Amino acid sequence: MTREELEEEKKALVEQLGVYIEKEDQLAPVAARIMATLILTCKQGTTFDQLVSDLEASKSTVSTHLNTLTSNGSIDYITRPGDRKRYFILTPNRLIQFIDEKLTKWETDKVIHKRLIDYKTNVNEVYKEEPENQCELTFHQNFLTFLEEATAVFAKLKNNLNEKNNQ
Amino acid sequence: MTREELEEEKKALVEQLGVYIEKEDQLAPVAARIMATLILTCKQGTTFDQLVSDLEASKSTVSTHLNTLTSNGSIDYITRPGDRKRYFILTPNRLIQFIDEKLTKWETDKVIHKRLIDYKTNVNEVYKEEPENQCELTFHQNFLTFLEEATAVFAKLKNNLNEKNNQ
DNA sequence: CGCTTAGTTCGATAATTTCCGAACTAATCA
DNA sequence: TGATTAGTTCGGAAATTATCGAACTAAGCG
Repeated sequence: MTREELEEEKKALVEQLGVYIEKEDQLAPVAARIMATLILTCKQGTTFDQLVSDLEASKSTVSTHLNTLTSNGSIDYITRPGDRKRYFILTPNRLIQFIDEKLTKWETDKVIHKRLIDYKTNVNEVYKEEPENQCELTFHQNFLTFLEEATAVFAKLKNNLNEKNNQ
Repeated sequence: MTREELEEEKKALVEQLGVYIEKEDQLAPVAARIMATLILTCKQGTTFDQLVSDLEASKSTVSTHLNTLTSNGSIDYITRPGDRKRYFILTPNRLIQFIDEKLTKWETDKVIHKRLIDYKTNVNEVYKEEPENQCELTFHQNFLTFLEEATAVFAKLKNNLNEKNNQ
């Protein structure tokens, strides 16, 4: 496989990955392609100009997306002495980050289901003489126990990873 | 707690839940509020007109959203003899559905990471004389094993649920 | 000091999504 | 048979989002 073929494949992968990330992380097309590019660029980071020319986007677009991606913790940059450029990279520990996102998401899910259970319990109380207006609670209760279990498992997987990293 | 207070609380909850569902499931505002309404309506389903008046949306908007939500399997409807109206409800087994979505999502994640490993292995082969261009593979490998484990656990949780349901 | 590099900021435009209204259909009722 | 109910369809308006270009800043070079 030649270097040109690799370049071709990289371009194709940036497109495919870009589409996926766009949907998955709800990012603007260019923002998603920046992420895809950083995932596929192994070396010491990608510069602003590199992104502008690779993605054929304007400087302003790349600038704003780089800033929002940086401030939400998705990417980071390194600098080199005697070099004014920034070299953008993905934030390290993306796997841990992924797990953490799931964990916090599930925490808010728990809060929501609890609130729904409260509401429906009130409904059942107020309408207790009208069987046709009674609410089912088991779905939310099952979801809650499911979330508890899923959370526990993911927390454990995260711990395993942390131990592996600290060795 | 009076019935009016419950109605007030329901409206507030539809709004809150609606915002959450809108972001989470990438739905249009009215589509998300339809879902929220169906989640909060315990009785025998909600009619088209009920949704039009509750959500203060046009018939056409409600109609198109109901159709897309039905065809993607999020909602369903029941009918009653001698009653031309449709009574919309959430599809049963939403928890199983939730798990299934995670499982298929993780399957495509696996495919993607494998493809990235292939690409980066090729890079390392072609650039093997240039250490500064070597790609890291451990991140993708860790992610893959993580996905395997997560998939296994969720499959098991799903089985438990199915057994409980079939009892 | 003037020029280049490495960006940032902001108002305008382009693209996309969401929603609406008007006109329509198909079934039921009186 | 004409009116009412229960929606559907489609063209376009309104709102939102994404991108762009032009003008700007701030640091470093010669």
